[in-house]
Amino acid sequence: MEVKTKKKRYDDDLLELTNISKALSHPLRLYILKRLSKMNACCYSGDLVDELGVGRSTLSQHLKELKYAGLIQGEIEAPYIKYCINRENWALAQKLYKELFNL
Amino acid sequence: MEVKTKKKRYDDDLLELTNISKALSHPLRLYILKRLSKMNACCYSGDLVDELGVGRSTLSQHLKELKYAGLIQGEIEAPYIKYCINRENWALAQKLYKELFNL
DNA sequence: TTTATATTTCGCAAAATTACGAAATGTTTT
DNA sequence: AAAACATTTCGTAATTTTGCGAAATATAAA
Repeated sequence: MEVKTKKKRYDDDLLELTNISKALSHPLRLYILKRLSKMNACCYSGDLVDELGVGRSTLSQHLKELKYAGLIQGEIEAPYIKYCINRENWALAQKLYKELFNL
Repeated sequence: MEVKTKKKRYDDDLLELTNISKALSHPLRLYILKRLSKMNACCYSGDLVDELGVGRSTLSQHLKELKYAGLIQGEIEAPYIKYCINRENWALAQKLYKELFNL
């Protein structure tokens, strides 16, 4: 009798790296990360709207995804929200890519 | 009068890195890449079907995407096709992530 | 040359991603 | 308190991704 093979279970590091990669897989999000990852850089949502020429709600959605992936964090600086890299998780991402590429 | 701001044009390196990241953003594809990136490792489609418990056509689709992204290459070794890392483009990916993380 | 094997392509349906305007939320300024 | 400003949430439509069985392609073995 044919045995329907069971689906592979992936380990946590691999799943984490797929999530991070998904976060990096849109030009707008990657642009933001590159911009913020520079030494001590932060920015406001409004700045990026002008810089990128994208709808406010669209940008907000992408920022939310980056936040959800843990790569950035927002700090309220009323009436703005200041976004910066989440250094802890950025270092984790760095580690995972390093492992992938044997750096 | 309101000026509808122009959409940002992204540079080639950034777009290339988004494409590579997209290729890495699925557990099955990342698993394959991790497996193949080990020293001199190659594999056949059939091996992976058993190992991953996924439909043949599904796997084929993912291999196609990895090929399209330039990260792997297939060599005919009848009746099989032997898949390996495309070392040249793998090195490029490595370089781009290195730049992103200032490694 | 028929049969078996390895893989891909096709067609399709379900799910996820993307973009954006309108409306909502919350804060500051007047 | 009202008006102005920054940002997010909601609703929605278009597009892309994903998964898989059936059929097609191509080669090897009998």
